[in-house]
Order: sequence, then C-alpha cells, then structure tokens
Amino acid sequence: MAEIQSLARGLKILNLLEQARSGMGTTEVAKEMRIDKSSASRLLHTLANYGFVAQDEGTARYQLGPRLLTLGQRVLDRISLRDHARPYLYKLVDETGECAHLAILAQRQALYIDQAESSAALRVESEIGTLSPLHCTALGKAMLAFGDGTLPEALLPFTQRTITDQAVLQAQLLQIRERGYAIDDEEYNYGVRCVAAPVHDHRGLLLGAVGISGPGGRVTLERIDDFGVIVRQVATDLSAKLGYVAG
Amino acid sequence: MAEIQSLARGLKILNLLEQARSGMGTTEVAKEMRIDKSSASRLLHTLANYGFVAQDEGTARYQLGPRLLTLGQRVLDRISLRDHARPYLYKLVDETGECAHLAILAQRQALYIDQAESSAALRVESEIGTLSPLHCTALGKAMLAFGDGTLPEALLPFTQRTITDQAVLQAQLLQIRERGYAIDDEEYNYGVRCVAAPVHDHRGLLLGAVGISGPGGRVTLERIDDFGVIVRQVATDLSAKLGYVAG
DNA sequence: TTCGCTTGTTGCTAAATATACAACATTGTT
DNA sequence: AACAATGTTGTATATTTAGCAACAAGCGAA
Repeated sequence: MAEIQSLARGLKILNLLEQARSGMGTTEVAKEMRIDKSSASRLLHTLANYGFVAQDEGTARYQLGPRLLTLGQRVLDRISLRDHARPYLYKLVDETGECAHLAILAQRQALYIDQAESSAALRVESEIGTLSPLHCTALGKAMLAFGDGTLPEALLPFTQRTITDQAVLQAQLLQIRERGYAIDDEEYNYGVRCVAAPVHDHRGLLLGAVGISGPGGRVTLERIDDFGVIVRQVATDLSAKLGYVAG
Repeated sequence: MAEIQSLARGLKILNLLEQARSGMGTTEVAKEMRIDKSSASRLLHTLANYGFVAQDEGTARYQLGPRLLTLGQRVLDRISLRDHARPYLYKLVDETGECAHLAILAQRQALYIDQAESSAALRVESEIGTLSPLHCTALGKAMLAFGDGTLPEALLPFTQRTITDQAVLQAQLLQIRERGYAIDDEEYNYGVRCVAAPVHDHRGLLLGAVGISGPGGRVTLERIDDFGVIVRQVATDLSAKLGYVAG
C-alpha cells in the first residue's frame, strides 16, 4: 500500500534522531533526508508541536521529545506478559547467577521488554526497548523455532560464530524445538553466551521468550546445557501460569 | 508556522491510540479524526510500516507500536539527571518511608522520569513517563517556583483543594521560593500529600525536581514540614553533586 | 567593526500528493 | 443466506507540499 509521504518523512526523522546522540540541526536533517531545508524545518516544527521532538535549550538542536517517552511507557503497560514474567526473571537470576531477560517479537526482531540484573560485577545487561536480530541471539532463536515459521531474510554476521547459512539455521531451529531451549554461543557478542526458551499463552501461541546471558567464563560450554534445563523449566512454569497446557 | 498536515494527522492518531486501551479500528480512527476511512487506512499503514503502531494479531485493531518503546527509552538515556538522581531517590525513601519521584519539565507539564518505591503496603506510585499538571503537584509547583516564570494558563481543578486562582498560586510560589520546598496537600489526588524541591545544574538553571508522595495518614500536616526539610536537603545535595553552588 | 559563512524561517508558485468518493473485498452477524 | 460493517484499492480533483529564492539571524575571522 502507498505510504503517506510526509508522515513517513516525519517518522524517518525520528529514526534519524535516535542515532544522533547530540541532536541534529535543521540543515543537517535536510541533508541526511535529502530534502530541502525548508521542508525539514516544517516537518521538525510539526513534530515539535506534538512533543515528538524537542529543541535543546542551549544549542537549539533537535532531539527526541518527551512524548515518545510517555507513549513508550504505554506500550509497556499493554504487555501483560511483562507483569507475569517478573518473578520468573528473578528466579532465573537466583538459580543461574546471570542476568535474565524477557523479549517479544516486534518488527521481526527481538524486543527486550524486561530485565532482572544479577549481582555479579561482570554481567550482561540489555536495555529495555532494545531491538536485537533473531538469528544470532538465544531469545531470537527460541522465538524463531516456536514461531510462525517466518525466517529472517538476511543473516548478517556479528561475530565469527554468527550463523549466516539458512540451512544451518534451519537445522539448529529443529534441534531447539526438540530440546526446548536455544543457545547463543558468542554469535552476537564476543565473550557472551546466552540461553533462552519460549513462552506460550493459554492457546499455545508464542508470546515471547525468557533467557539468561552471561560471560563465557561462567556460562561455559560444559555447563550450558544445565542452564538450558533451568531456563526451559522456568519458561514452562511461566507458560503454565499463563494458562498454557502442553500438548 | 504551518504544520505539515499529514504528519500532524499521523501524530494525532498516536495520541488517540494512547487513550484507547483496547486498540482502534480503521473506521473508528477515521470517525474520531473526522477524516475519510481511506485516509485513515493509509495513515495507519504508514505508521505500521515504521513500527509506530501495530496490529493486534487476533483482533486486527491498531495499538501503539514497539518503535515507540525503543525511542522512548532513548529519551530516558539522554536525561543524565536521572543517572545522578537515583541514589538520592533511595535516600529519600530511606529517610521518609515514602515513594520518591524525579520529574522534569516537558510540554509545560511535570514528566516523571524516575521513581523509587517504598516498602510500605499503602504507597503512592507514579509511573515513569506520566505527565502531570504543574499547579497542583508538589513537583510541578517546585518547578514553577524556580522556573522561568511562565505560569500555566488554566488552573483546572482536580480536588476541592486544587488551587484555581492565579493570585493564590502566585502567593504560594513566593512562599515556596522562600522556604525551598513545595507541598501538595491533596490538591491532585484525594488522600495523597506530596513534598518536592527543585534541582539545579552547575549554572543554576532549573533541571527538575525531586519529591516524595505518601498517604495523608502518614504524611500528616504536622510532619509535613519535617519532610520538607529532608526533601530540600536531598535536592540541595543532588544539585551540589551536579555542580550547583548556591548563591 | 565589517565581511563572509552557516543556519533557520518565510512567501510563493508549480507540481506532486493526499483526499474523498466509489467500488470492491472481506469478515462477522442476525 | 443475506445483510451489515469494516477495511482496501483505483482514480480524478483539489489541496498540500516541495523546492526555490530571498531574507533574517548568529558566528567567526580578519
């Protein structure tokens, strides 16, 4: 379907501003968007009128606005999975000593919607709201394996271990379905291993995934299957709490 | 300046969807916006393409999308005040036993950007991302008193105690400037009293405000000035940490 | 200071775009 | 099964927007 151009442009500007940590000026936005600065000016003013961008008082450069924060929190509110999952994340931290994460599918990526931090000094934190690729994260692979079967189109490499071959990925997804948990062995970040398992709702539909992430020194290849069993069990408990009856 | 109509319409749709907890359909959006449903359809598709709205899998109704969550978190990241304030919020909770909040000015309202919860069973929580009016909250009044002097235009009543008279508000702001903290005595929510004080940066500019909120049974009128002194002290300490030198 | 350079806003017209209407498709309801 | 309601698509028209250019404002250098 045809996009509404000016709306699309406005939204693209928001995407641009996400990257620019120190804000952007009108001309800068215009150049990046390849539009006239007059257009950029008017688009930015419209966004500012609704609070989606804000001008830094000192520099007059545009940044993402407070309205996005408010609306973003509303999105979180609506994800009831999050409320139920919290105690299970703590359980994961208690039993594994690593940081636990909760993610759902969004825009064909893994969207982190909650986190429980471990008390270890060296730990893996993933900010809430972060989007990560599906093919190289444990949470992502867990969701791919138990999802609707749609696979990512491109398998971009992040480390030397990232799976970039569709056939290899397919085979691993099959394995994940069999044993009930997914592993990321330094496929996204060097030195980080993760384990994750899917969460289902009362109708058996995939809701998201929970998992843990830790430094390779603690999450060793020898212990990783033990972690897998723990994570799978917690994910199963959570699914059961949500009314899922395996079958 | 002239608004870009289609962009403005798209943003208005997001505002609409914030209210509708169970999502909205194309026709519904069109009616509410008083535009043709074909326009609504195309606007919604554009928003959906960029993840700003998402269709519920079951009902096909539109809801706020995951992109807003991601962008909202970026807004939080950028507020460095938040990072510094965290320990001071905990201090407030420790010393008063009530929930502590941190807010900044945004869109002429008080935007809650962080919270520390008390352990009391009965407590006052204000979700992060919430916008509250300035004239009837302690955080808001603290920022009004030490801000740039711009006052709210309309003083809408929320309880019987809400200040609705500009002259009364003016007088109270003067008092707040003198003693260094602001009080909300059930002016926004029945049964809730709050105390707040301003936070300044190294140049003396207003950054935001910190405060506590508690049930009237614990935050009594007799004790409220004691709380005021505590809150003012913590706010002063925080400002000092940020490089503010009183003068 | 004055000059030049960059940035941002505004008026205007041509041209592209979005709009509304209508027809069609799809889904759910009585 | 027929109907009602919802959502999508095609199209001509009319509105809106885009780009140009001029202007204003701020900054730095000489």
